[in-house]
Amino acid sequence: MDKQTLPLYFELFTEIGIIQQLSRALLEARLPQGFLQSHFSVLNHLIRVQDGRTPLEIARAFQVPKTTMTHTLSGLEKHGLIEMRPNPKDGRSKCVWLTDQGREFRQESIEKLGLAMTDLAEHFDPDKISQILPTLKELRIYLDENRDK
Amino acid sequence: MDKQTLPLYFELFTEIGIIQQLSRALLEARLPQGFLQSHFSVLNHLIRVQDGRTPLEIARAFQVPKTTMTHTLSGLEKHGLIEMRPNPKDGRSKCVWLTDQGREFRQESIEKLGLAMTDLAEHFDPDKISQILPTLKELRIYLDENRDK
DNA sequence: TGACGTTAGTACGATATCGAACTATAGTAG
DNA sequence: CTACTATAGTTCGATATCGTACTAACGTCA
Repeated sequence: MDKQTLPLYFELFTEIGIIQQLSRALLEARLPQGFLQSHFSVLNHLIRVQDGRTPLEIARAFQVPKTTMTHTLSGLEKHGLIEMRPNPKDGRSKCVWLTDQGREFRQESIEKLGLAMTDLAEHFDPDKISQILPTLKELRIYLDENRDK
Repeated sequence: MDKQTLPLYFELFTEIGIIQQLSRALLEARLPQGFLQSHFSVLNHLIRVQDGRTPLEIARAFQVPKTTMTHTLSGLEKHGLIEMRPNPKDGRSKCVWLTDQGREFRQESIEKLGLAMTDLAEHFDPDKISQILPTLKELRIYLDENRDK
């Protein structure tokens, strides 16, 4: 393997870490006090993939420990943005449903973010994003599948 | 703006968040007990850009709040991996220097990571990484420069 | 159907993260 | 030199994150 290869991956993960920080800050500055990226992300995820998912499914989708997801979901539930109901197919499990309030909250958040995102889209060519997304997805899938090696 | 554009950015940030989680877990599973990605990243950064940096410079490099960096650095100092000395050019400030132990720790960490990274490099084409890195850097720079808008 | 390993979710404790407020030093304008 | 403002770093409190250990339900195999 080329000597330049290893630093390449370190550099990649460094850049990704920084972008994560920046996008998190960008998002949270536009959410109401007390709401975090994790809350928004979960709501958004439930819209995209349909609600009724189990906490574990959601935790896996974001690759966070299930205890972290328990905490995030309890915050959303406390604010009335989701409802947890028993899973009819599995007595150990629950299903997470969006409330109307949750849908509204997500919609409003998106609109607030829209301003920032539109600005981003105007100054940073969306085609470039389209070009890198497949590789990022592929990488995410590879890392996920080989997590325990 | 095309209706597909906004979701594109959300998707990007979602993927980046997941990859961040996965790479963090990958790294921390290979560090000694009690050491985190943040510790390794700072050591690695000081090697790359030369040590003697101020805490604030380091915080900016990773885009984390300075209070977070204070905490991370105090952990590294407690373990004898860095030394904080007064900044001769500014009485308010300090400079962060790697100790021999810190350099060793970083070297050993890299070697332990080498196995996992080599595996990654063999199964995930480094050329693809090279292709997306410039865009990621550009995005990072844009987000950084427009942070407060 | 009962024993056993597995899985979903939670409780708990440790600690990482971060915003707000504070201290000390710099820089600057008069 | 004397305000005044800005900046570097820390302290402190709130809370997010996560690993460990636990409970309850599941699935399977005999």
